[in-house]
Amino acid sequence: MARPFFAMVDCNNFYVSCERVFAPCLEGRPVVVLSNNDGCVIARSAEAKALGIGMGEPEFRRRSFFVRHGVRVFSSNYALYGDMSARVQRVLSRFTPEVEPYSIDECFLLLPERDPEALVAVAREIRRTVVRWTGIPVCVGLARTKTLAKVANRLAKQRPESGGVWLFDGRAGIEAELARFDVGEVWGIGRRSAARLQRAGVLSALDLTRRPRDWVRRKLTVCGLRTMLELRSIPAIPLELAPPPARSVTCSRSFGVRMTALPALEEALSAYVQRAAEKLRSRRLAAGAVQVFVTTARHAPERQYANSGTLPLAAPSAYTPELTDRAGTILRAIFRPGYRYQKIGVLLLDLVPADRRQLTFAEWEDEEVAARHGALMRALDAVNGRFGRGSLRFAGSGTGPKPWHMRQRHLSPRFTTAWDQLPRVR
DNA sequence: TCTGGGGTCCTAGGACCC
DNA sequence: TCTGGGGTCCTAGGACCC
Repeated sequence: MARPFFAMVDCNNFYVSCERVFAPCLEGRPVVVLSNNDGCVIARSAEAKALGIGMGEPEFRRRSFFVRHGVRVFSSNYALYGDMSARVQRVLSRFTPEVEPYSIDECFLLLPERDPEALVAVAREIRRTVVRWTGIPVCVGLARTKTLAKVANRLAKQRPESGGVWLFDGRAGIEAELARFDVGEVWGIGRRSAARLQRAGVLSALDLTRRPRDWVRRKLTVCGLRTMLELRSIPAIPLELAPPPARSVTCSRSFGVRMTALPALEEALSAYVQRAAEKLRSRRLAAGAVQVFVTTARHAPERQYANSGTLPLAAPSAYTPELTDRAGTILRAIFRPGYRYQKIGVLLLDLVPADRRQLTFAEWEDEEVAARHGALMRALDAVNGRFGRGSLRFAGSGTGPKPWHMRQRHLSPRFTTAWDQLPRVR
């Protein structure tokens, strides 16, 4: 029986590559992209890695280093990265209908069985096409399982002689590589599990494949067992063509400055609930419960406080005023004066399809109310879709300056999606 | 002064029921 | 002295991913 191959296509230094597409002068220079709020480094060009800049390093500690070494610094620009990601996916879907977008910069593809030379040729064609049509360089790992394809992708990136493509086929070759592959680098083995495995004498990915199933199951639960089977070339994680429906929607941010007063927190919370509710409606979902959390600054040498609360709704809803009302109630219950808050967030939980949601008694009794709520939200989303996010918003999120807004000191333009900023021609 | 945000899944343990 | 056992549901916390 023919056994297909998984291809893991991963964009190289994705966020940096996106910035470079629109600023080719950055080619060959050290470039980093920062997390939201310009907090820490989340993407590095090869030149930046060579300078010793680590993943997750706080920006403030490296600021003078960046200046000294001419490192170009960017704030995260998710409007740009999301659009570039969609372009890459569209190119990949020309090679096979079986594409699973796994993250903003990675896709799994399923390729039918064929001889190794032909597979590698397809992978090289994928690389050539993606970079020519989108400007984004990618590497391809090929193997019988997703987990091995991830390992192969890593090798494709690390070994210049691979030409950006690595194929895992044949037991001896796979085992030789797994013997040199740190178990903590395997997809699905995080820091905690890696430490426990190392204490038990499991250092390489190959070591893990040599342990009995029961032992792995006990140490790492069923997820770890699947990982181990996949390293043995036994498929245990299938390709997911249709993404499962979302189970929750979150919106949270760190503040640009610490906040102490309840009204300011309420303002920020209102803004995040509006954003979360927008996401909810764009996916045609309604929420059955609302959760709010607050935290103080983790790393600061001051009194810490973190708390959260959850409230169910009378019936699933995607109506912003109702969600805001519930969220505000939770915030007032968990707020404690005297702390310098760093972050607030809202989670919408117990999601159900909006068209099949249970009506509240009031809505059921008065269809007009439900219709008015729905029409208002559609109008709101339509205006913001046309004129840009936040063009029309609730007064609860504040009408004055917003000191809590996150910092984005190094933001590039939304080159591909900023239609709302262009002059309109009628 | 300054350290991201958004997800998923699994498990243990408690509450509750019969 | 001695006080069942098993099922289900829910939740919090942990672990993982990018």
